[in-house]
Order: sequence, then C-alpha cells, then structure tokens
Amino acid sequence: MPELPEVEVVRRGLDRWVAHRTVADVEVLHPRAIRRHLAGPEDFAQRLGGHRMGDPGRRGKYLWLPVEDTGAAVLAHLGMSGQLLVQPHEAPDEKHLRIRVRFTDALDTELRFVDQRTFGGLSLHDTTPDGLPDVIEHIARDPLDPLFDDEAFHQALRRKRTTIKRALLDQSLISGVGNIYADEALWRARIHYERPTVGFTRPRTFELLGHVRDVMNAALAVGGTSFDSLYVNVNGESGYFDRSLDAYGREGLPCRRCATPMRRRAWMNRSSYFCPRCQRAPRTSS
DNA sequence: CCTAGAACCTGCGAGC
DNA sequence: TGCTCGCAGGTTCTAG
Repeated sequence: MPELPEVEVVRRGLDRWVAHRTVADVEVLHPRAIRRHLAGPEDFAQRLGGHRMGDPGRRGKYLWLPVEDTGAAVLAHLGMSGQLLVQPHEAPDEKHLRIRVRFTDALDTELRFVDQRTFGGLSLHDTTPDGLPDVIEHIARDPLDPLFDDEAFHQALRRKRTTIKRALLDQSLISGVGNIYADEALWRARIHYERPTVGFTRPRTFELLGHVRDVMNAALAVGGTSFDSLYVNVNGESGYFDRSLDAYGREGLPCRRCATPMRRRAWMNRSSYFCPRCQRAPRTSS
C-alpha cells in the first residue's frame, strides 16, 4: 500500500537505476496499465523510443520521469499494488507484468511495471514550466515538501465541512497521506478520525502535521535503507514498516499508550483503527 | 459548488 | 475439496 514514504523510496531507486538512460522500446502487456494515456499504447511506446530519461520527480504518491527535450514526462502511479522493478533481461516475467521498458545501453537491465490489481499505471503528459505533469497540478504539496504551507492547510480545514481523516486523505489539501499513515498520525495526536475539521485550532492542526511528518520520516528512514539492491524497492505489501505501526491493523490488541483494546470501524469502503480511550469520538458523530 | 459513497480490480484467507 | 464472501485501498466517477 504505497503512500508517500514508499513512493519516495521508489523515486530514489529510479534516480539510481533509470535516470539518464535512453529508451530503446516499450512493451505494453496489459492495456489497463496504460489507460490514463488516452492516445493509447502504440503512441506511448512511440513517443518514448529514442529519448533519454531525466531526473525523477515526485508529488504525493505520483512519480514521474521527464522525457528529455520533449516537454513531457512519464507519469507513474502505483495504485494499491503497483511496483516498478529494475530487472535483468533474463529474469522471468512476473505474473502481473504490465509494461516493460528496454534501454539502449549495455547495462543488461530493464524497467518493469508490475501490478496485480491494476489500479496503477503509466502515462505521458506535458509538463508545466516548473516541470510538473499537467494532470497532477491539482495535487497539493506533501507535508515533507519545504514549500508545504501549514497555515494554508489549517485555513482549508476550517473552511471544509468534513471530518479530519477525510481531509488527510484529500490529495488536493495535503498529498502523500493514505489510510495507514492517516490512522497512525491520528493515533499519535489522540484525535478521533471523525472529528469535524471546522473546530480545529491552529495549535491542534500544527501538532497533527508534526505527527504526520514524524510517522512519514520514520517510515522513510526504514524503507530508505533497503533499496540498495538491483530492485527499485517498492513492494508496498512487503511491510517493512509493519513492526512500527501503532494503530493500523491492531484491532483487539492493547493500545500502546493505555492498553485499551484497539478498535476497527468500517469507514469509506475501508477501515479505521483507533483507540476508543485515547481518541474520543466527537459528540456530534452518530 | 460541495460532500458522501460506490466502483474499479484481483488474490487471499476465513467460513461453510 | 471447492465454493462464496469479505477485505485490502488510491483515485475517479456519480448521486444527492
């Protein structure tokens, strides 16, 4: 389940293993993995061939590789189960291999997009003057971005008629946060996921942002140590951060602060994990 | 315009 | 054994 830390680890892997290589050819093995490229697989392959990849970028959970001298970039989203792998040519195809990119150099490795559930995919888009693919202009900066505006985020919370976890998952307000890190940050901040954002005070918002950053940095520190291999390490399901989780997936287990059994609630087609004692439900919630 | 909820997709494990 | 069903969840679409 790649969220910001996992995606950033992938970006570093691309920086090391793919940047500055020239594409020889592209093979699309599953059309759904390229559905966001409206012009189709042939167009995608043709526009990449012969071009050099630039330095990879990231915003929130989106990654991109600039296609040098074209004003465009390959945009990648891993969805739920997507992986970008750098593999030797002779490595057998993965069961869910969707896209293969070969390069012109003699390095003997290729880039593979592998995705079981096909929520993710690759596509090609024009970039804005600051290098951002145009289709993700609506994605907010992430909380680790030095230009993230804490005050603007706070004001946005006050304007919204919504609840805090919904806001944390709204990529147009703050990017990179998914279900796992939202639950973790809320547990650390002792805030119930259904608390309305309207009532948030500035100190409360800033404290929560601090916890979001802490949990992401902790995950990044762990994940960042394991990409020193041939793989662009992205397997969101490998769970290298699992041992450090305080809330997510801990239904019935004692809260690490107060020992009260943690609870899970069905919420927005997914789950929210919380401590019923540390994270009191707001009165207005049903 | 805004917010809430469903749909998309596939593998796995639990329960029968 | 083999079936059904719930669950995983980021993004996008639709309904209200």
